[in-house]
Amino acid sequence: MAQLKEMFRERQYKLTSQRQIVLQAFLDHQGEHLSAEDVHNILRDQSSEIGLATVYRTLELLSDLSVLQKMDFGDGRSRYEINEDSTSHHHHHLICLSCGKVREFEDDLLDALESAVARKSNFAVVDHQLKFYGYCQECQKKSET
Amino acid sequence: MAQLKEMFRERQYKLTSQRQIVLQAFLDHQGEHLSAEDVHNILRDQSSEIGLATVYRTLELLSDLSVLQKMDFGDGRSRYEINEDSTSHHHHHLICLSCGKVREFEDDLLDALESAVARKSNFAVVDHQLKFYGYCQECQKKSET
DNA sequence: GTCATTGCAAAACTTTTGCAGGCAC
DNA sequence: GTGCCTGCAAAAGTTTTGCAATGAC
Repeated sequence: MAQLKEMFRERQYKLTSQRQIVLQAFLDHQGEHLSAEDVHNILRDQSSEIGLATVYRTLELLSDLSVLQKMDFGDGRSRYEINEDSTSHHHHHLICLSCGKVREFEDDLLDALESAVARKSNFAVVDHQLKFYGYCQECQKKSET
Repeated sequence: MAQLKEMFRERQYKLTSQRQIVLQAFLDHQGEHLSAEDVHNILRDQSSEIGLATVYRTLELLSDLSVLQKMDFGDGRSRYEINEDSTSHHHHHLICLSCGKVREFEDDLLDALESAVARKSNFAVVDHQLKFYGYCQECQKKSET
């Protein structure tokens, strides 16, 4: 959060209370993948409601600053999570095709692949996103009946 | 296309002309990532316009049958491509953060990782999707100025 | 002939935008 | 005090849905 203040000062963005509480919502919900509406609801529940449009604008701003990462799990809305100070601390997502739950999977094995892409394609890789689709343990059990 | 007829007969879906020409549009545009509206436009341009709602319904059906794969490149609409008879013939996507163009990258190296995920997480992996974000060669040149 | 499927229009959602008022700096 | 930000409401865009008519089997 201190980093954020620094970052905002440098770029001359204003550090409004709305921007702070949006980020705080993500700090309070690590490991989740919040949509704009999720954030809006969280803030309302803690009596610090702000305009939904402001939530959207803040999410976009924080994504541009790489504080958040925008992602899509195919449920018709964008979701965001804190960008874990990127370099190499990467995790991937396991999306259950049956119940839709999203789990995380820690792994760093993709760095080699990133280099290969850069070399073979002349494409300057900045980041990647990897999703696995399948069936979680619970849903596997259920379908064994 | 013959496979499709077979598949439809088995599951007692009706093989309407609309469903055929939607699939044909994908066969005619391999390597592209068509949105519902793209398909609708393509069909209109060849004077075989069908209802947009039908396009959506057909895309969903073909995705459920794993004939198409639904994907998201962050431009606010879903895109689809033919599912290259999955097993191991996988390609990934290189998305340029500057111009938004999407290129493909051929690679099979993820099978090992899929197994690792399955083993470590008790998650039955069916498919995966990998996106690389970065800058394409053209945009790299442009920014060197 | 039956019943899934289509087309159209309306509805439902998510996200964006215009603008007057407010607040961080 | 200035100029960026917010909130509200309206607009824009994509996707879904209800229903009567149509067409595949």
